[in-house]
Amino acid sequence: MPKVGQEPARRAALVSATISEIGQTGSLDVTVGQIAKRAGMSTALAHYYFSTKDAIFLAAMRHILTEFGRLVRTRMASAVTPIDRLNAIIDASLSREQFADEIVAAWLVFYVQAQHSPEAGRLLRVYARRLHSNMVHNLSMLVPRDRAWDIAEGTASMIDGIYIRHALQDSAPDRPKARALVRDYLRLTLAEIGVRLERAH
Amino acid sequence: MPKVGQEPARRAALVSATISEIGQTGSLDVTVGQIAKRAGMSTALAHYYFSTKDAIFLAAMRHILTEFGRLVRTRMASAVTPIDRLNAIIDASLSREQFADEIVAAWLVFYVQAQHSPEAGRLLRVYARRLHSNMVHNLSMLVPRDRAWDIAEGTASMIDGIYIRHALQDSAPDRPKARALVRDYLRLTLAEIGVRLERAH
Amino acid sequence: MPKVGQEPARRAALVSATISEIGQTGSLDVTVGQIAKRAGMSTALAHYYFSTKDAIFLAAMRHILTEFGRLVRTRMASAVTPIDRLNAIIDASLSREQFADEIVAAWLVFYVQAQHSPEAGRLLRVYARRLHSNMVHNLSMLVPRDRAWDIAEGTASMIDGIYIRHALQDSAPDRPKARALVRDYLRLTLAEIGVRLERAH
Amino acid sequence: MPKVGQEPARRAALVSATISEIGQTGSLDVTVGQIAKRAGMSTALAHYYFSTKDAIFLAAMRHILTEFGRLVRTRMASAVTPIDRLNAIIDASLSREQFADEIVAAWLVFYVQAQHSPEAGRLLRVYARRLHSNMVHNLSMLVPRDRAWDIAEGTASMIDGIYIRHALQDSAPDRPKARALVRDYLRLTLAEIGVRLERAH
DNA sequence: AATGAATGAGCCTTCATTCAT
DNA sequence: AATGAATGAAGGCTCATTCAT
Repeated sequence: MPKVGQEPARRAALVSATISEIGQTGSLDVTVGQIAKRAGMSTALAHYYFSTKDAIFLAAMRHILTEFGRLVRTRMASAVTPIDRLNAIIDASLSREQFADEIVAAWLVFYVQAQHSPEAGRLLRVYARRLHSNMVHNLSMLVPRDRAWDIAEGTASMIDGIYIRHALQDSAPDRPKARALVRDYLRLTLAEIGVRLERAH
Repeated sequence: MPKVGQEPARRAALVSATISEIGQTGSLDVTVGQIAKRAGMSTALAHYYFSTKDAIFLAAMRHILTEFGRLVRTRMASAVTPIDRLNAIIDASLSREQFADEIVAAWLVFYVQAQHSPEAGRLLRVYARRLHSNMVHNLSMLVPRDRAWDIAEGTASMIDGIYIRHALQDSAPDRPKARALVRDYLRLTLAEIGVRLERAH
Repeated sequence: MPKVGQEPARRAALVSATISEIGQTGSLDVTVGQIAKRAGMSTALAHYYFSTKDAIFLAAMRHILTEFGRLVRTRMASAVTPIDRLNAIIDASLSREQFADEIVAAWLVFYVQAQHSPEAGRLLRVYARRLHSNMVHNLSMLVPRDRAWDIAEGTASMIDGIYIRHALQDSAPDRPKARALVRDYLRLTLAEIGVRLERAH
Repeated sequence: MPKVGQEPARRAALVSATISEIGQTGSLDVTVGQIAKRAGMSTALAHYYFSTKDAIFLAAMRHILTEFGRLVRTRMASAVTPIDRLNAIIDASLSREQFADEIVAAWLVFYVQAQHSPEAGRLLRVYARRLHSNMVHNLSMLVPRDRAWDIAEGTASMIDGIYIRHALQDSAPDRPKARALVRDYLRLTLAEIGVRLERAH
C-alpha cells in the first residue's frame, strides 16, 4: 500500500500557503513556485493536487468564504433577537480572524480576480447574495421589506468599504472602531423607523 | 513638418489606453504591448515616454485621481452650505463619469496595486487623506470634531464599498440608489446630533 | 490468493495499449500515463514491468513484427509454388489485420522511432532483411539472382508506400485494390522475363 | 528607421534550421530552443517570427513541398512527350536534392506529423493530390483513364516506399538504382497496354 | 504485486525592456 | 520621434521516473 491519505493535508497546505502568499505580497502575481515552496513541496506536486493555478486560487477563495460562513453561523447560533443576529453578522465580518491583515489583503485580491475569472465571480456573488438575504431576512422582522433591502445593502457596503480601506491605510479605523461605525449605522437606520435599540457600546 | 510637441498627446493616449485596458480586462495583467497598441504606437515608444511599466500605471492612477479631484472641486464650487458641500463630494464620487464600469474596475485594480507598490499606495493615501480632511472640515461646522471624524470615515467607507460591489455585481444598486444610500447615512448621522436637513430625494 | 503469474498478462496489456494509443493518436507523443491507464494499471506498475518508456515501445514494435511474421508464415504454409508464396507475403502485408488503420499508423510511427532509436532501427532492419531474403529466395526460382533482388525491393517498396499513403489519405486505395496493384507489379516484372502467370483477379 | 528587412532572412534561417534539426535527429522531438540555437537566435525571437512551434513546423513542411514542386516544374519544362514528363516527375522525386538523407528523414517525420496535425495533413494531401493528378493527366494520353489512375498510384507508392526504406536502411537502393526501379515499373505497365518505350538506361 | 506520492528536468510561451537605425 | 528587432528571465505545466508503503 502506498503512502496514503496525504491529499487533504497537502491541499490544505497549498490553500493556506496561497492565502499567506497573496496576503503578504498583496497581489495576484504569485507564482505556483512560491506557493509550493511555502507549502513545502515541488511545483509538480502542487499541480498533482490542483491541476491548474486557477484551481489553487479558487480553492483558496472557497476556503476563505467557507471559513467566513462558518464564523457567521457560529456567532448567529448564540443570538436570539433579529438585532442580535444582525450584529452577529457585523461582528463576524469584523472579527479578529477575518480582519487580519493577511485575510483582508486576500479578500481584496479576490475581488479583483472575480472581475475576470467567471468562476471566482460566481463564488463571490453566491457568498454576497447569501449574506444579503440573511440580513434582509432579519431586517424584515423590524422594518418594511424595501427598507430592509436598502439597509442590508448599506451595511454590507460599509463593511466592504472598511475592508478596502483597511487594506490600504494604516490610519484606517481599528477593529473596535470599525465595528462601532457599522453598528451605529444600523442603529440609526432602525431608529428612524421607530425601532429603538441601545447605543452600540 | 517635424512631429514636435507630441509628447503630451502621446502620454495622454497611453494613460487613457491604460485605463481602458485595465478597466475592460478588470485586471492588472495588462501588457505594455496591449496598452501601446490601443494607444496606436509601438511598445518601444511607450517605453520612450514612460521608462517603465510601473510608471505608466502610476500615471494612469494619477490621472484618475486628478480627474476625480477636479470633479469634486467643480461640484463644490457651486455649493454654499457645509451640507451642500458634503453632498457635492458624495455626488462627485457617484457621478456618471466616476461610476462608469471601466473607471470603477480600474479603481479596484489600483487599490490592489497599492498593496504592493509603495508609490501607488502613497498616491492613493494622499487622495484619501485629502478627501477625508475635506469632509471633516465641513462636518466640523455641524457636529463635534470626533464625531465628524467618524462620519467622514463612515461615508467614505460606504462609498468605497459601493464601488467594490458595483465592480462585482449586476444586482448592485444603481447610481441614484447608491447616492440615496449614502446621503441617507449622512442625514441620519447628522439628525442624531440635532442637525435637521431635508430627506434625500 | 496471491496474484501470481500476472506478469505476462500485464506486459501484454501494456503492449496492446501502447499500440492502440500510438495508433489512435498517430504519434509518439504518448505518455506512459496514457498507456498505463488504458492498460488498467498505474504508471508505477508499468515501470515495474518495463523499466523504461523506450522498453515499452520496443516491446510493442517487437510484438507487431512478431505478429506479422507469424501471419506470413501461416499464409506461406499453404502455398506450394514460389509464386504462391510470393503472393502470400503480399497478402499478409495487406491482410485485414495488418492493414487496420491503427496498425498502419503504428507502423509509420515506428519507422520514425527507428530513425533515432538504434535498438528500434535494428529491430526494423532485421525484419526487413528477413522479408527481403524470403522474397529473393522465392524469386530466384523464377528469375536470375540480380533481377530477383530488384523485384523484391520494388515489391517491398510499393507495399511500404501503400502503407504510408494509407496512413495519410482517405482517398488511398482500399485493401483489394492495393493488393491488385502489388500483385500486378509482380506479374509484370515476371512476365517480362518470360514467366507467365494468370492475371491478378 | 529600425533595423529592417530581417524578417525573410530570419524566417528562412528558422525553416532551414528546423529541417536540419528534424532531419538529423530524425524525430519531431525537436525543441524550439534547438531550432533557434541552430538558426543563431534566441527562442524568444523564434516566437517573434513564428507565433507557435507548430507554425514553424508547418513552414518547414511548406518549404519542402514548395521546393519539391519547383523542382518538378523545372524538370518538366524541358520535357516534351508525356513519358518524358512522367520520368521528370520520377527523377525529381529521386533527385539529389530531395533524396538527401536529411530531407528524406524530414519527409518521414512530416508524414507522422500529418497524422495528428490537421493542418499538416491538409498540406501533405494537397501536394499528393496535385502530383497524382499531374501523373494521371500525362498517363491518360497513353492509356485508358482508369488504368492511368492505377499506374499513378503505383508509381507514387513505390516512390514513397523507397523514401521510407531509404530513411531506415543503409542497404536500401541508391539513387540510380531507385530511379531505375521506378522507371522500370512505369515501362512495364505501359508496355502491357502496348505502349512501347525504350528501356530505362 | 501494486500504487499514491513525489520530484527534477525540461519545454513552450510571454513579456518588459533595450538596441540599432 | 519612432519602430522593428532582439533577448533574458521567468512562469505554468508535463512527464518519465523513483520511493515508501
